[in-house]
Amino acid sequence: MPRSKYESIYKDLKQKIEEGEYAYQALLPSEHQLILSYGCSRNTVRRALSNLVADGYVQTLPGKGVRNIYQAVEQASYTLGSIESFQESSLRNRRRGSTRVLQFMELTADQKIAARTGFPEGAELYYVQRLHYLDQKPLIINHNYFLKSAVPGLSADIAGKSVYDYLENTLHMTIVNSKRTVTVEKITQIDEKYLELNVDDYNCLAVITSQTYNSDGVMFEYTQSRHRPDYFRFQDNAIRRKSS
Amino acid sequence: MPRSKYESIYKDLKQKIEEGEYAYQALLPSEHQLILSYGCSRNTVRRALSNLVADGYVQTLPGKGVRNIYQAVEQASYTLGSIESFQESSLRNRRRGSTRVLQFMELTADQKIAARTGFPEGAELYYVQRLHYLDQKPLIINHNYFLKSAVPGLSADIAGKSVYDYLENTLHMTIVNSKRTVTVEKITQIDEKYLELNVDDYNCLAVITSQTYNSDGVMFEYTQSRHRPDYFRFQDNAIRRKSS
DNA sequence: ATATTCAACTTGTTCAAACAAGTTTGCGTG
DNA sequence: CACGCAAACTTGTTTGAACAAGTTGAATAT
Repeated sequence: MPRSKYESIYKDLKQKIEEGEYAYQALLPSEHQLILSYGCSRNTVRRALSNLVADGYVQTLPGKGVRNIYQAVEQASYTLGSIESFQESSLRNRRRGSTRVLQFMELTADQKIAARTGFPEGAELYYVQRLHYLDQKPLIINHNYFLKSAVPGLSADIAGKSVYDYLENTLHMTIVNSKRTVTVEKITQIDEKYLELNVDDYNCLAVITSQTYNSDGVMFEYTQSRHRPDYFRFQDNAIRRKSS
Repeated sequence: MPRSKYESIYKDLKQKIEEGEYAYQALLPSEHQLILSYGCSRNTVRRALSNLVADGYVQTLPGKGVRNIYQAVEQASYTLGSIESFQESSLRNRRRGSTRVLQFMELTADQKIAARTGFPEGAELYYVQRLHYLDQKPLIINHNYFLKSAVPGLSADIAGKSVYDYLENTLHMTIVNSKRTVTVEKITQIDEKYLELNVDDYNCLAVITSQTYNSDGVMFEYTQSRHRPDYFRFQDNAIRRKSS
C-alpha cells in the first residue's frame, strides 16, 4: 500500500481517469473539491496532480481547472519516465513473458568496457546476456553488466527469473533513477540469430542503453537492450518549461 | 529572466553543476545551506532540487544529502522530457541548422487522417513537409499537421523559419505538453530521396510521433519526425516510483 | 579497545496561510 | 440589448512550521 498520502491520491485519481470517470477534455474536480474529498491540505492534492501532469494524464490550466487529456494506448508499449523491469512490463500488458539466459559470466572491466559502460577500470562485474520472449516470440536481447560489489550473489538462476525482484526483495536495494539513451543500430549476427530477424526485412533495431543508480548513489548496472523494431514502441510525455 | 524564484535557483544550480563546480558523486550544499545562500524558504529550494532530480542531474539521498550524478554528454542529442524546436536543439548543440520546406498545403481531415492524428474528422488543417539540415547534412524529415483554427495565418514562409517562434511570439500561444512515441520504421522512397540514404546501408529509421497541446487544452499539432538512424540519439532520465 | 547510545545533522511528508494572476459569471448601468 | 465591472471562482508561488525517518559521528559505557 502507498506509504504516503499524496501517492494514494495520485493512484486513486489515475485509476479513475483510466477507467473513464472523467471524459476526455473534461475538467477534473477543482483542487478545493479534492481537498474536501480526500481530507488533506492543498499542497498534498497539488503534489498528486503534478505527478499526473508528468504522466501526461492531465493538464493544469490556470484560472480554469485541470483537464483530462488521457487517451488509452492500443498496443503494448514501454513507458519512458518510469523504470520497469521486463517482468513488470509483461504483467502490465497482460502478456506471458519468459526469459532465457544465453550467457552468464564474471569479468573485470578493462579500458574498453570501462569507457563504454561508465564503470571504473578494474571493477568486478557480472555479465548477463538474456533473451526475452513475449507470447513465445523473442523480442529483446539484453546485455547487462552488474557491479559485483553492489549485487553480490547474482547467479544464472536468478537472472532467468527477475534480477530486479532479487535486488529489491532479497538484497533490499532501492533503485532510484536510470539514465537512458535510445538509438538505432545495425543488426548483428547475434541479433539475427536470436531475434529471428531477416536482414532483407529489417537490417536495424532499436537500442536502449541505460545506466541505473541505487540509493547509495552507486551506478550498479549498465544495460544495452536490443529490441525487435516491429515490436518496439516507446512513450514519453514532455513538458515545456518556460524559457528564460 | 525567470518569472519565479525556484526557477532561478534551479537554473543557477544547473549551471554550476554543468560547469563542474561540484565533483561527480560529490554532495551539493544541504537544503539548509541553500536556504541561507538564496534567502528563501525550504519549499522553494526543494522545488528547484526536484527539477534537477527530474533532469537526472542529482540524486537525493535521505539522511545524507544531494549527490551530483551529472556527466556531460559527448555528442549532439535530443533530450526527452522537455520540448525543444529544431532551432533550439541546433543552438544548444552549437550547430548551424537550416530548414527547407518541401510541401505546404491546407487540407481537411478525412477519416483516415483523423484516426492517425487524433484530430476530429472534418478539422481544417495545415500540412507542412520539411527537411531539416544540420551542418549541410539532411537529418530529419518532418510531417506536421497544424490545427488551422489554433494556428491562423501559418505560411510556407513562416514554416521555413521557426513555427514555434511564430506560435509563441506572434500568436502568443503557450505550449504546454507533448505526448511522444518513438518507433522504428522502414524507409520510404521519400526518406531515401531526401535524407540521402542507401537502402543497402540502413533500411529503417527512427520515427517520433508527437501530439502537442497548448494552454487551452487543445491538441493543435500532430507531427511525425523521421530521423536518419546514424544521427539519431534520444536521452531520458527515468525515476523509479515506489511500488504499491 | 570495542560496543552502544544519543545528539546533530540530513531529506521526506504534511499542514496552514497568504497573495498573485487568469477565467467565469452575473449583476448593474448605460 | 450591450457593455463593463466586480465578485467568485480557478491554479501558481512562496513562506513558515512541525514531525518522521535515515545517517553520521562523538561521547559514553562496557
